[in-house]
Amino acid sequence: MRPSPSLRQLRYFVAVAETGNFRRAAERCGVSQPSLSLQVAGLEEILGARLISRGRGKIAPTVVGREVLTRARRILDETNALVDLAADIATGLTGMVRLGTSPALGPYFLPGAVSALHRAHPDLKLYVREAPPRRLLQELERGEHDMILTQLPVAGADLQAVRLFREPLLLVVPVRHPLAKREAVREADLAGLSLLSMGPDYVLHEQVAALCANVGAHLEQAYEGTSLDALRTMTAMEMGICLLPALYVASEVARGPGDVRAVPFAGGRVARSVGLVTRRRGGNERAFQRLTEVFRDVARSRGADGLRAES
Amino acid sequence: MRPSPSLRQLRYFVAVAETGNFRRAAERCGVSQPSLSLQVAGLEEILGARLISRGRGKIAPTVVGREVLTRARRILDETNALVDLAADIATGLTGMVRLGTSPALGPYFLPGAVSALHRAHPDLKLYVREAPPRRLLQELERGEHDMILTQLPVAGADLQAVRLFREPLLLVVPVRHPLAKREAVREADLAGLSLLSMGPDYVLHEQVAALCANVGAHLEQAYEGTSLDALRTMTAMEMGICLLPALYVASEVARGPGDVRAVPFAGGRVARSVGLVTRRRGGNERAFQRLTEVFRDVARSRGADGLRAES
DNA sequence: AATTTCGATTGGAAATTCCTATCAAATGCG
DNA sequence: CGCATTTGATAGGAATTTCCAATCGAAATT
Repeated sequence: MRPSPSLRQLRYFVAVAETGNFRRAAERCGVSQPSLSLQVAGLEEILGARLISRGRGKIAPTVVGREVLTRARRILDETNALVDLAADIATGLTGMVRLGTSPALGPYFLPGAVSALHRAHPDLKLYVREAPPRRLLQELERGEHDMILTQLPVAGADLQAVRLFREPLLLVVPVRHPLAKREAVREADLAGLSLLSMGPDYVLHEQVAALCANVGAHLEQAYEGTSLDALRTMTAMEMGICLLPALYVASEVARGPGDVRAVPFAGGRVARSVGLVTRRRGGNERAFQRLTEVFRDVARSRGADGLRAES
Repeated sequence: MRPSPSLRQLRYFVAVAETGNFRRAAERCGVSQPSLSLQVAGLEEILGARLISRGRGKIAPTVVGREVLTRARRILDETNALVDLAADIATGLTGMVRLGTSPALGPYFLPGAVSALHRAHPDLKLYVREAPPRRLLQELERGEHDMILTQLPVAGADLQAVRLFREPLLLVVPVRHPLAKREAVREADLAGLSLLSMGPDYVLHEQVAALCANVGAHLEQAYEGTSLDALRTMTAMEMGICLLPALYVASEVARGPGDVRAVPFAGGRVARSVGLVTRRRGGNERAFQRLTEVFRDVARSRGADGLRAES
């Protein structure tokens, strides 16, 4: 099994082939001529072929040498490009980021966010994958995502989270429901009512459960939504009422069949926090910063939907 | 100015990224885990970016790491291919050979020879350039050709020559010349006649000059041919008679306008030697051997033209 | 003939890469 | 829960690689 050539050997050989002179090649490479001579000889030994035809005043690459020269140049160029590329990616301006996101969030926020990101950093690519938030966290910890967009809070000592924005939750009731006529509701108005919720894999579930316990509403356990659309449909069928995020309401209820009504809470105090999460020491800090900045900008531009961006 | 990564570092990094475990990567590379760990850390230092996100049971490439991984693999593959390629070329089975040839020889021998060479070694490419034999030799010594096809003998301590074949020279006279009716001539028949020759850049010139001196013929100095065609034309115009090589005669006289006749010498003792020449220690020995073998085979197949191949 | 230039060789120094041993932290198992 | 195992990093010393200056022999130049 032959040893592999080193980049150093390739560099020295290319310099000899290009200058046609060992002494000048050595100067160019910043080493002494004997060192360079020995490295080129070592390369010839490894490859089992004479690469340079030597004679006084008659230095030239051989047949083998010329082919090796072409390839060596390519390898060296690619290595230089690798160094340049790493520097670019490390600034967070290029590369591919694997973003995990919750289906209760991603589809309603990311379309605008992705195009804004592309405008700001055209060489930064996003690979987006959805999973319920509990699974998202596990996958992040396992290295399957570089970062995730999800509702806060998240638990994990090894995780780093930043808040992007607060998003109001709206009460969604059937159109014939008594609360449908209200311009706004208060938490206390939920007392004694039956609330539908997402499954326990969602932070939203916990938030709704806590609210029910707090105001004396009933959290419906027999039926759980597997998506926000499912919740909306069950509400329209008068199986209960539910809380839906503002972005979803703006996207799917405002333009829906009109069988439900979304009523905001007075003061907008019922809201969820949405953030970006990554692993500490995950090596993606720059990209994380870039996404944070862009996503906060996007949230800022969605003030009309009730989003309150973190500054 | 940053140092350049080494292939060793790239290899170790790829092994970590592929195995997802430093210990197993080290085993794969045949070094101890701390050595491997330090090299990967060194690579991260050089590139200025974290390539591997480390956590217990949570090893994964970062955004940067994934791009670097793709490129590192390519660089390593190309380096392996370089080693394989050098081995192939060194066997003389592939690569490009720069062949210099005399215009008084190449056009009449090489068409058949090149196709035979291509059949025997499809990956071996020939780059053919013509120059008068004196210039050919200088260019060979200067490394502008890898080898040359030319008439022997050649002088040069740094050169290595093999004879491919002996090629008879035929007397070419105008059709109305007294010797035109002969089936064969002897050297002594040239006594007192005026012979045309190529210029002094050609070995053929020296051979004809020596023959004239030997048999008492007159070497015409006022006119010299710049090509074999020019010699034939001057002979047709009765400016003298000349000696032309058998391959040329077979190619251009037998099928020409019939204004000259080619008469062989009895016993075929007037002949030129044709050989292949390269620089000693030029590094092209294998390719040189390959061409020698193939060209001798081709010469063997041209026995009807009077060629006597070297065995 | 004397001097300069070139690539190779030699001996020793410096730098790089390696090893073993060990540590600290996390995980797995009984 | 306590102990054993596993993992990647750290430290000290050894081995290997790469370097340097000096020198050599041969060729080219003056």
